[in-house]
Amino acid sequence: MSNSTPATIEDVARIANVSIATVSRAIHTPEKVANSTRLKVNQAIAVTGYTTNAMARSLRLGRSNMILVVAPDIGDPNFSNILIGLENEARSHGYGILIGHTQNDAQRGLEYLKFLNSNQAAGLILFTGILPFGHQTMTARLPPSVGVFEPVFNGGIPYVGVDDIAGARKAVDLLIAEGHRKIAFIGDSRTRLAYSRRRMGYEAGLDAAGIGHDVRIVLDGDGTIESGRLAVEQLFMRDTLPTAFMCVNDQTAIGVMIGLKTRGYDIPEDFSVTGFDDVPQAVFMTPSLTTIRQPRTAIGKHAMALLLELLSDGEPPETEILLRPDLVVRNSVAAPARLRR
Amino acid sequence: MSNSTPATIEDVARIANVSIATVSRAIHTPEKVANSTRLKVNQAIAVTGYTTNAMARSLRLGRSNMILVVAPDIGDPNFSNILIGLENEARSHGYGILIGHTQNDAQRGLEYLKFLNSNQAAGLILFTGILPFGHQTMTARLPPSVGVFEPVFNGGIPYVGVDDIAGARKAVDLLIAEGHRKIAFIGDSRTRLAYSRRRMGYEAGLDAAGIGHDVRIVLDGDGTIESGRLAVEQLFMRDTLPTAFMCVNDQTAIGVMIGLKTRGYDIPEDFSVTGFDDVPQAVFMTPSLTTIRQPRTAIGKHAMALLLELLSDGEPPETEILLRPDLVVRNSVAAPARLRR
DNA sequence: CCATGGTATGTAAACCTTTACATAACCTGT
DNA sequence: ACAGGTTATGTAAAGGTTTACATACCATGG
Repeated sequence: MSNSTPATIEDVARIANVSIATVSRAIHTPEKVANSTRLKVNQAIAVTGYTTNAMARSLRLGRSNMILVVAPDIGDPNFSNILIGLENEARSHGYGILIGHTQNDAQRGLEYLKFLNSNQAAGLILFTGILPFGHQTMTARLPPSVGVFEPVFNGGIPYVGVDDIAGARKAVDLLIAEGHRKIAFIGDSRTRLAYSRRRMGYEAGLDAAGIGHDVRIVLDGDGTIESGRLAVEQLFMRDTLPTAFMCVNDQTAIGVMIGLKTRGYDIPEDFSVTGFDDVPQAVFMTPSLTTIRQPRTAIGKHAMALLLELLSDGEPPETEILLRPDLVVRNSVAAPARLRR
Repeated sequence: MSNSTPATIEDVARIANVSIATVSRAIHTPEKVANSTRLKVNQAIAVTGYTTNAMARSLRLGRSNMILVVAPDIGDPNFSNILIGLENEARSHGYGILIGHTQNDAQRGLEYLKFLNSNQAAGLILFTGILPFGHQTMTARLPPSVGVFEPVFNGGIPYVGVDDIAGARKAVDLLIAEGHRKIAFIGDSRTRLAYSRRRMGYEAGLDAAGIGHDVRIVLDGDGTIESGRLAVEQLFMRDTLPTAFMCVNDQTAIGVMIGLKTRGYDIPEDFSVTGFDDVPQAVFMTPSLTTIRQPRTAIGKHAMALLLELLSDGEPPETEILLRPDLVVRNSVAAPARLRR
């Protein structure tokens, strides 16, 4: 039963009194084997506790049953739920997931490239907006890949994420409906596709309401708490204050709220703030943060499904899958002060 | 250069004009090969871009270079930072990490057991307090394993985590120093070793201060937000109110704070609250939560180092590594109301 | 100059699968 | 009764590596 070395296909074959080929077929293409034989084999498998050796199988097949997931930062609060979606979907198709994080270090990226080259992963899920393989990115021969959470810059890689434009539009529409006209956009970025799309949604909303764009209240940022805090400082120093802060993500919004509170202002009495992502702590902020929810588990699920499709078909059925973002109304938005008088 | 199929050891051997055995040796035991030869081989490797096929290597060696990390819930805010520590340490020793989550589903656990049996992982890191393999747990032949974050119940598995007793002691000592005498302990559990250890720290602190134990203010819980909220309700219904709530973890503390706020109380004016873990949102609560910090990255690093040691030596050098917990003082603790009058 | 031993390399088996090809048995229709 | 086809099974090669064992060479000491 529980021998020291695991049973091989040969053990099963001997007990079932068939050849190893038949055992292999009974497992992977059962319809090609007689009922009676299949029964014998199954019994032998039960007796021996046989599990096929994944190494040998992968070696023979020339591809592994692992998917590599590369993220710049595993600690990102958005990461874990997407990971759950990825994992569930992968597992139910017999794949396992392997995780790697780069910390935006090209050296680290190269290690993963080696990893891929040594056939250890059949596919790649990228959390990073750019390929993390440094200067070798261009020449790299990548396995089927899917970007997730953030579109991948250097083209060709299918992407599954939220509809950033539509999401941003919902946020800005809410602010406009509350009566805001001077709405700042915090966290613009030329290098992060998701962020520039959110800005597009912001501007579309402004346009639809006939509000002119004011570039003085569009501030750059990198999506960190610190960048949000900094933006507030800049706005106060330049004395170009909006009545509402629409932030490119929740982290930025948190930074903005901290900056505002530090200066003694009340949210949403004095200023309204919106985020994007709905990270776990959004609900615990004071006030709780009105934001756009990313359907994270669904994103993971769809991305993995798409990747697995690529692995079998070879042809990408669609290049972008955009999921519907939901507006989550909490307590960080109110009418601007002047309207409440 | 960038051919369609990856270079094999044979390609390298041909170009370097040596046998494949020599190539293998040049890579893994360079001291056994002449300088001149090693040079030739290295050049050939550079030319071909060869990477050793991990599948073939693992098959031959009979063990993989992957470590399986099993957690009940990847979404746990404690998870990601430990994961970072694990990943860094593993990577730097040529191992990759594979993640799996069980959602406390025995079926799922069994799949991972199969996984281990098929030789896909050389070692196991367990985030769960109990072996997640259902009734097969007893007979299961596990690879070298290390428990992390929470001691593993059914013995024999080394554990790396924070010193729960010492940590809890720091929290209770703080409360006592502030003048509290009626300190509730929320989240006691017979099935979670970490939690019962925290209770031991709590009681030790009480003892040291000469305060009697009052079991009416020790409440069970499972570490969820909901369990914290529920505990508050119970206490109010039974009318056995403490002046401070010492919670078994931050999630519970969050629940307690919600429960208290819902009833209109102010923290820390009316009641003090402490947590344990220092999850990311602890700092964003209102008031920010005084808690005990888990050195998460360090835990991950030590756990993986220990596991790798097991893999090479075979003998566990120590059965528990307890890291020093730090008290993080924020704003959820104050002197009890009666003292402030 | 030879025996001895050390060092560097090569040969070939083994790790466990999957699958193309070969074989054998059986059935069908004439 | 037999050609031809279908179905079930077996044989053996291949996938890329590591390593025990064999071999060849060279140096050393007598």
